[in-house]
Amino acid sequence: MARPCSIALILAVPTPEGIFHASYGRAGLRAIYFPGEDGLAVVQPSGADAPAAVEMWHDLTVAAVQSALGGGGVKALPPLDWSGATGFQRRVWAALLKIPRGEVRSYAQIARQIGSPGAARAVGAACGANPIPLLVPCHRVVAARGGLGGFSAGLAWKVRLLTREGHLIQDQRLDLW
DNA sequence: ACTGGGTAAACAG
DNA sequence: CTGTTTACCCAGT
Repeated sequence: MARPCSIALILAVPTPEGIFHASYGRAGLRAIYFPGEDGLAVVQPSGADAPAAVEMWHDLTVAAVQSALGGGGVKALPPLDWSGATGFQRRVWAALLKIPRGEVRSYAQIARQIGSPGAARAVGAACGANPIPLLVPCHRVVAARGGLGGFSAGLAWKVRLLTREGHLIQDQRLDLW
């Protein structure tokens, strides 16, 4: 499913790991794009062009992304624009935000937590639809039996992030890399 | 280790 | 509405 790429303000997020991009809607941060994702018409307005609110949000986003990449805790997030998401997706993503740095949950645990035991698979689908990976930490959700699950920006990123947060990962698929 | 059925949700038609 | 697809789970071989 394509991520929303309609009318939005897109600003660059420079990091030591490459240039991410952040997309903003009226209500706040709408999506994060990882380095190298194609198909983006990147608009980098001069400072004066961006509304003041977006400038403030973007400052928070940049700080949060850089901190998250360093394995540190994320202190503050800009408001998140989840318009267009289903109720189920919002419940899943809200649950992800409660996972402390350095901990992981299984898809089934998240399902139970939001009151839909047995919806583990649907939780996986909601994670895949998460437009704000890294800050809405879907990389902290793994399969119950030691598997990795997936990651929209690529499993290599998931492994890097988890390793940085102190987890040792083993997954058969990694041998292929 | 492998298999099969169960499961909830989103989506196309 | 039905059929298809999912970043899953668990109890059986």
